[in-house]
Amino acid sequence: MKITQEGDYALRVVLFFSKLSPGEKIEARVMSESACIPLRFLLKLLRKLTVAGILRSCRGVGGGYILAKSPAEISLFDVITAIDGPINLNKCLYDPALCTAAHSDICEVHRALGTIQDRFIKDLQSVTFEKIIAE
Amino acid sequence: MKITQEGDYALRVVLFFSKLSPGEKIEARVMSESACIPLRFLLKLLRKLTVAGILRSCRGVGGGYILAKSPAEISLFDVITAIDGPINLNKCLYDPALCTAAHSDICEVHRALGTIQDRFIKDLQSVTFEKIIAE
DNA sequence: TTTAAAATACACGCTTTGAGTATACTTTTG
DNA sequence: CAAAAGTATACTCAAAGCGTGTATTTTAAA
Repeated sequence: MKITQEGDYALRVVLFFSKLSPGEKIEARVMSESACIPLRFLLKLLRKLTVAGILRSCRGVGGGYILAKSPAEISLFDVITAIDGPINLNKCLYDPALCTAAHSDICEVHRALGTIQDRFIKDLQSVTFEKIIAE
Repeated sequence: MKITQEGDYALRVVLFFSKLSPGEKIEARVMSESACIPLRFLLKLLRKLTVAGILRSCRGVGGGYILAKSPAEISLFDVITAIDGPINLNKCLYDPALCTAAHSDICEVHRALGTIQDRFIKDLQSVTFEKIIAE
């Protein structure tokens, strides 16, 4: 029940970008050194953030990454799911068939978990990087 | 970011006990068959619930397990942490030294996560098995 | 007092996931 | 064209998740 190391790195990365002047471009190498994240590992992570539409990448000489949105439009939820995939407290919540197909009426518990999960997700969505850097 | 299979089994187990008449005793073998949980695995899991004070075990012939508390006193939180250990969205939240010792001011993010985690835990604590079986 | 049914302890094996590394390739500016 | 960036793919290593096996201890009942 925790965020992965990669997810934690990603939060650090997006926080870093959020503090730059809007539109400022940074190369992975620089990011790697200033945030203490292994370069190779960072590159894969940046790719995920790019695919998720959080960053934009520029290839070639003088390339790098810039924020694709304003910090106000990026939430903790966006970053975490971009890296670690969708949040599902248990399998049943992501595919109810797994539960009903299975012998038991455990779904009473899963329903309760679902409610809690919904609130958890909303909480993560409510915290944007704009709010975080404003504190 | 999910509950383990073992944790899910445990929820099923406690739900099962909660539906019995108070003080009713069940052997692991019976539990294993009716809930479709591998016996060997179940035994370890039951041990954890016993150590956590959720179940009481009786050894020897005619032994088995009974609830150590009423369903009203057992929450989703109790069961999940008994099996999967404490909930910590990231390492920093369980040992702040890990974060401050580390080069970055990422803790702004971690503070936000901490708030969300607190609410998440409260939510899990608020759902007792009495409530679940009442629905 | 022996026997059998239960829980307990400990240790092993397999598979998946997390974390990070290596190599080769493509794009783009100068 | 050369060099500096990002991209793609595949690999290694360690830890965790999930489950199994064997031997031991406790205890009710015959």
